[in-house]
Amino acid sequence: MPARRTARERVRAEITREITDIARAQLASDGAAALSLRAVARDMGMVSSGIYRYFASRDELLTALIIDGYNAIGEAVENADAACRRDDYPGRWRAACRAARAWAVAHPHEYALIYGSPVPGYQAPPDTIGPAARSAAVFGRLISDAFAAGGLIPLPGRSPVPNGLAEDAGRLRDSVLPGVPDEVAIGMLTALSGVFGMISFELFGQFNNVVTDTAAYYDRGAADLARLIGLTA
Amino acid sequence: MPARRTARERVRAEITREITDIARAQLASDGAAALSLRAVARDMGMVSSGIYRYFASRDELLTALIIDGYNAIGEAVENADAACRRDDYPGRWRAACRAARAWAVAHPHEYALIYGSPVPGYQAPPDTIGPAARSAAVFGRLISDAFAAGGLIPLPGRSPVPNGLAEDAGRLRDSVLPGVPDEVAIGMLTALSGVFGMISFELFGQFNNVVTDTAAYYDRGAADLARLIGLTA
DNA sequence: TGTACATCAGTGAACGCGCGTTCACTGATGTAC
DNA sequence: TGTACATCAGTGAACGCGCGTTCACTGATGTAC
Repeated sequence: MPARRTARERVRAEITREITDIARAQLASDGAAALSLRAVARDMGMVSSGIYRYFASRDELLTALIIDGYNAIGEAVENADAACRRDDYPGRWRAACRAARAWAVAHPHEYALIYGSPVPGYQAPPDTIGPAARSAAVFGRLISDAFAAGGLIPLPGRSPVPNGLAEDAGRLRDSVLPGVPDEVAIGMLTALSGVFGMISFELFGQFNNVVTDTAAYYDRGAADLARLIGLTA
Repeated sequence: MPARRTARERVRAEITREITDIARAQLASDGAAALSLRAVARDMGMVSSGIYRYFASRDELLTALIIDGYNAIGEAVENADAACRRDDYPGRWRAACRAARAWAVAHPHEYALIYGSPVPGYQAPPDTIGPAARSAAVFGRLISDAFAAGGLIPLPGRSPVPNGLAEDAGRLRDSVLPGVPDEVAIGMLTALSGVFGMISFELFGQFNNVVTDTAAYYDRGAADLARLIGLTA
């Protein structure tokens, strides 16, 4: 039982990565539905059954890609946020939103895989839950920071959050939005739905013939959505 | 050249409808990617090549389903709006939003077909543009009505819409939002992105383990989004 | 350090499947005179 | 009203394709003594 990784283990890790890289490239060019183990094997210069030494099934490979996708967009959003002055909350919001869109535009099929319609017949395993929350966590942290610093101005005349949602708000507070009141927690869900809704509308063609300068529109929309939770540029 | 439809024509229309019905049922149970002409033919009790008397290709059948889907959700939203008092703008907004979600929840795969990731290899023909705008037109009309009646209270302190978006706002005014100012037109895009973003998040699993009472949350989110365009319940 | 055995990666053939689409055909329905 | 011809719906066989997965195998790499 060697503490040091054997040569075999290193090679194995490398080939596993090569398989996911090739799979990601195929995903990028043809979409998730067209992703096939045989095609990946072909590109690897390997016989199709060989892939089964590394992934037990097509679904397992798909899961790896989904996790990678969540991590990639999560990391992009984290980096964008980290590059801002800590107390520039509107700036952090804008940067995080832009990073999410930029990643999605650069990787449309990966975005579709994680935020689009579920792949038919595929059931996401629990391993995907953690990475899935990664980008949301960044938005949550910056809003919590803003709230703690008094940087959120509540919209006037809003009714209190209905009882049925208080529990959900509490869970959000415990996970990604420490310290914020219910209406901020629930408003955050809507703001994020809006952000990803705009990205999906752009990528999935709903804005065709409607919005020309999508980047400019997106900035505007992201700023408007931030107002829902009291964050004003 | 008979003005009256011949028996053949009537039968043809009926069988065409039967084909799309069966296709829609398969779509509902397995998703768009799994939709196959052969399976449809099997369910029709027809040999697979027979379908080609009615649809020139799988894509053409898919197009028919897409158009039907847009029309179905559009009609649902129209009916919901029509059932409200004309001057109850927040009520019309709420009803339209609820109708959109209700339809989506009842027809998740059809919703995914039209608002989810595009089907790989499928290029939507121009015939889908009209029906695609149908539900948006309802939202647009009610917001225009509200504006005309002075029912929209602009959010305070919002910067003017940037120049690059004025043209898009103008096109929106000409098509579905007669008479409203730029920021209402652009805000409408964001509100709608948010509405469909919430629906997509719910249906595509992003709210799993996050929101429990999704109907209650959706109402709240829809109301919050309405504020973006100055519509307050 | 050297040998015997166990582990593991990759091969090649095969199974069984379903798909979209084409094509020549037959029989029934419609049209023109 | 009746006949000759044209149109059309549905058949059945076939083409060519790619897929996921299994299995017995070989040779190379690692492990234990």
